[in-house]
Amino acid sequence: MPELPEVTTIQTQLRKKIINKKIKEILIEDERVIKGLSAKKFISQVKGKKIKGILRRGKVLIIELEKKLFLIIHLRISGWLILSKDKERFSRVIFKLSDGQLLNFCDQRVLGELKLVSDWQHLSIVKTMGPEPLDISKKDFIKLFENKKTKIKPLLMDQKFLAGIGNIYAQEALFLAKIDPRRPANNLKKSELNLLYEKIKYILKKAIKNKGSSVDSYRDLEGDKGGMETKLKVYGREGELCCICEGKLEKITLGGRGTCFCTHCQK
DNA sequence: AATGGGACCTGCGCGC
DNA sequence: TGCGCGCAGGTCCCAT
Repeated sequence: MPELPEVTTIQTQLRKKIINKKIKEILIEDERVIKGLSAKKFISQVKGKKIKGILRRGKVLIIELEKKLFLIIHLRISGWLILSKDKERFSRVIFKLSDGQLLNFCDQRVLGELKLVSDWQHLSIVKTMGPEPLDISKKDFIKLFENKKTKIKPLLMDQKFLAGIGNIYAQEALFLAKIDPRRPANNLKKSELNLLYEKIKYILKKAIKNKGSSVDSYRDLEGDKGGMETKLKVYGREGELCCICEGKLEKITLGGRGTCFCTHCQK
């Protein structure tokens, strides 16, 4: 699923390819992805605007247009963006750029969303969002866990707690830190929190370097698969052997989400 | 405060 | 081969 590393990959590629281009035309194949205003109004507001910048907060991608207008993109589960010459298989909205290229907003399951706002920092999803895991200091990170009785894995995925971590990297970070995903957060030792802090940073950076994980249908801006999914140690590997102890990896449900881990290594 | 479930949505993989 | 069912998951919303 698109989590922080996948959204960052798209952000970096968009910066190189679409800044200062103009959006000449918009084709809406499926109106359901446009939220908060009609397709007609969406088109009239975006048409002719120049792309000034590409921002990211958590899993939210923000495209800065001229005249204080921001195009907010949330990929949710199965959304992705592809820059190409032709329409893509799951294109829901297509932006025709001034250089002739098409920026396709694709989304197999139609749960992603596009919005227009004049001030992205006032979006409720942004206002309630926790700190960025790659920016927070170790001291502040450890503070976050005080009085949190929730199970550690659903907590890491809570966007109000920490921004940008989803089901893949929560599982991977906990495996690397050797922490059982069911542990109550406030019962982790300081040394375990230290290690978790390091492993979260490590796994997110590694995933960014590899252009994300292509589980499900995620593709980067060029339509290429990420390179990270083969490097995942536990996600989606239930029944396989743990790469460290060679025990069988187990799958449980936590907070309604599938969770794979090693009962022997993760304590 | 924390947890659980449903809704949104479609394609895929499985069992028969 | 083909059908139908259930699962996958990010976020929001409601109920307990």
